[in-house]
Amino acid sequence: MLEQSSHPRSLKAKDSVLCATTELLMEGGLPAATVDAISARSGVSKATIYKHWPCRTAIAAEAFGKQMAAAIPLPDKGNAVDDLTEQVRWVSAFYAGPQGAVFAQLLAACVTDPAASPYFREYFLDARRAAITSLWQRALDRGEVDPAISAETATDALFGPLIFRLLTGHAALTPEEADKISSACLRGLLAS
Amino acid sequence: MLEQSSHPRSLKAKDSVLCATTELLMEGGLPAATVDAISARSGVSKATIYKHWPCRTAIAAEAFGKQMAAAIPLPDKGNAVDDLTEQVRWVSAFYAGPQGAVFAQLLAACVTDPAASPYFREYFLDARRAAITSLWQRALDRGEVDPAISAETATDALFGPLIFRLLTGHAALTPEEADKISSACLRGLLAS
Amino acid sequence: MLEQSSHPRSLKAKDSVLCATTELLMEGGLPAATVDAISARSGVSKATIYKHWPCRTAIAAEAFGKQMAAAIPLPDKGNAVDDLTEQVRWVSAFYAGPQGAVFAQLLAACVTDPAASPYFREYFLDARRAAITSLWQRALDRGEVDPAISAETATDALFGPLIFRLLTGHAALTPEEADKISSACLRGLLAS
Amino acid sequence: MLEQSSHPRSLKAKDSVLCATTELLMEGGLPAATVDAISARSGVSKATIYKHWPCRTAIAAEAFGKQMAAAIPLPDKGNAVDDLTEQVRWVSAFYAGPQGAVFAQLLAACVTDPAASPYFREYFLDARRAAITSLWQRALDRGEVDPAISAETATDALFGPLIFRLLTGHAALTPEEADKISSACLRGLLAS
DNA sequence: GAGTAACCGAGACGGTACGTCCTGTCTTGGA
DNA sequence: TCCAAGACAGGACGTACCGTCTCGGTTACTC
Repeated sequence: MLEQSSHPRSLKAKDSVLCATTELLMEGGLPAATVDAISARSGVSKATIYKHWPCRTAIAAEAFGKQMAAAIPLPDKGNAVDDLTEQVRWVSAFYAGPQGAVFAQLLAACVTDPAASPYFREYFLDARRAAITSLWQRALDRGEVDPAISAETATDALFGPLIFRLLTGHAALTPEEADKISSACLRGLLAS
Repeated sequence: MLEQSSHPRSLKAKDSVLCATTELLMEGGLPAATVDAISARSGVSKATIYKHWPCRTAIAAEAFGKQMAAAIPLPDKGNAVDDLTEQVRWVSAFYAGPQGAVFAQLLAACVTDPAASPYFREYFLDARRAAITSLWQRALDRGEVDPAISAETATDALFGPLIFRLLTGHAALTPEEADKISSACLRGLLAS
Repeated sequence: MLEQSSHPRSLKAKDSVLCATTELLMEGGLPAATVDAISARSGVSKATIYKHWPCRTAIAAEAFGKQMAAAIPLPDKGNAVDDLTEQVRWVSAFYAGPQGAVFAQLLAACVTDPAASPYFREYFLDARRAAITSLWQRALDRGEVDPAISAETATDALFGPLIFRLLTGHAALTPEEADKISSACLRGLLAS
Repeated sequence: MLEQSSHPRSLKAKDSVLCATTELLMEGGLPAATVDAISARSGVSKATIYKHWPCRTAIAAEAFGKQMAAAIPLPDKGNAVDDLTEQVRWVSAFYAGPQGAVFAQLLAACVTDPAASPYFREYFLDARRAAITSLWQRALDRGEVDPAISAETATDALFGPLIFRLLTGHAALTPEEADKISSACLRGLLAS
């Protein structure tokens, strides 16, 4: 009761909106999450919606990101190679699944809708990046990975290829492909 | 892939459209390349435009792709590391430049507009992929790279991270960053 | 028939549209009353226009009908023959004038555009028919006309020929011709 | 052989066009008789079609008029009242039938398409008017009708009301209604 | 019987209007 | 005071049809 907003209705409205948006995203992807549709399903008026978010992509990013937050677990198999390989496998499976399409749509929409980018980053990328950073730090502590490479760079190296494939659809995101990518990145492309 | 009509007018119309689209893309990015705007500037009617392309994104992909085709040269520095590093540097510079934004918009639009994907692939990705494949083959012949890794996978590994950054904007695409990525991928993420 | 919206803006928009449409009809007839043109001149968006009317012909019918409502007066010369003759003369003069062409275009358009028919009837024909019915009743009361003939039939008999001529243009609509028609209808075609 | 065009192909083309147009009119009314549709079905190119007719309405008028030419017989019941009543009944039945709608569409289209009017008059109205003129002359000879009224005026008086109803749809065109109109016109509207 | 000219099918094209859709702002009246 | 309800301007979409034009092959007259 203490920490809630002075206007509890705001909170209820936000929740309704996010909930309705999630449903719409599940049913028809980002194109279905029209502001009008969100308003109609949530019972929250458009004016109120635009008081809380700058554009519809932002709503979708927050709604989808919050829901996905716990979807991908942090593995701990005892060594960096297995952990990172596992993580790449998880993420690629997520991308390949039905929600991968929504993720791609959101990512794409943020290019057009700059106002939504912070939301996408906050509710989506940051969580993932934090997870990897944690994995990476563990691996660093164990001396398993190259200390000259930042977690940032490692994240890009491991997940960039997956996102590339997801967006262009030039190749499938099967577990085998995911393994090829993670092993290539981990061991390096050069001949030893 | 494109059928050449028996009527030479077709060719003139297509050229006008592509030319106008390129101009519009330069001036205002993908959002400016409205079908109406393309029609108005090219003098080609909308009906005709829609006879040649399935949607506006396809036009933009073809126009932009054709123009970019020769923009990125194939380096030949005598060894794989330098060649691939150079290529990554070129591509990231391109992405970081003004046309990188248009590229990102196109890539994003293809997610929404599946009909445009083939055009984007044909006029954009394939050229790049072919270039890398050629570099990769040269490196393979010299025994400089891991023969267990396909050119496909290598391409994803090297350019996926750049595209990831371009789209999410979570980090700059400076030459230094590009070098970090290429070196990380080339040498591998693991400690040696 | 028209629901008045709780939002007064609706009324303003409708007024603007009808006003702009009337102007366009005067300037270039029905072909000039494009939905785009109406939208541009009235400052009302196409979407809003299509919320109020089913098709452009309906707008034109309402606009033109409302304006014409009071254009033709109800004569009262003391006897049926003079009243009806006068009315036919008025109407034929109206048809022969510049607005007759618009009337014909509207009537014709309603054939193609069934959705517009109710509008044309409500805002155009009904007013005329009511006027004749009133005249006819007066004449009936005075015993001047055949009580076996309904006002409906009389209206058709008196104005049908004018409309026939207006549409096919097979003969002029001069006052003399109007008199010939009204006298023929009134006295009957048969020899006495 | 002597009087045929120097290029018999023209004749075949005209025939094909008229035939195809008639079919289309039967199937979907005037809206279905698109120039493209006529061209496709007849196998005659659009360029050739436009060599023979000024606009599509003209084609439809000629096609439909030729086909309808003999559809309405000239009655001869021995006296004017019966002949004219019968004729009005026939015509109203025709208007009320499926082809009446096409007739109305054609009549309406000629308002918009002035170039088609001569075709409509030649292939449609003239035949009807000639029939009535012949009936009227016979009645005049027998002294059955008012010699001060021209066949022209009589035609307008008798058929104008039917066309008025056909176009506006404000009342049905049942045989009973047709009889009411013809008797009203024939006997006059005034009380005797 | 070959040459030549008119003609024709096929259909691409510019133009114009259509009616739909969605966004983000703004207004109103009720809670 | 705050909000749902939803009207609204703006602007792009993709479609349809018109009447014109261009092309290359065919036909039917001419020599």
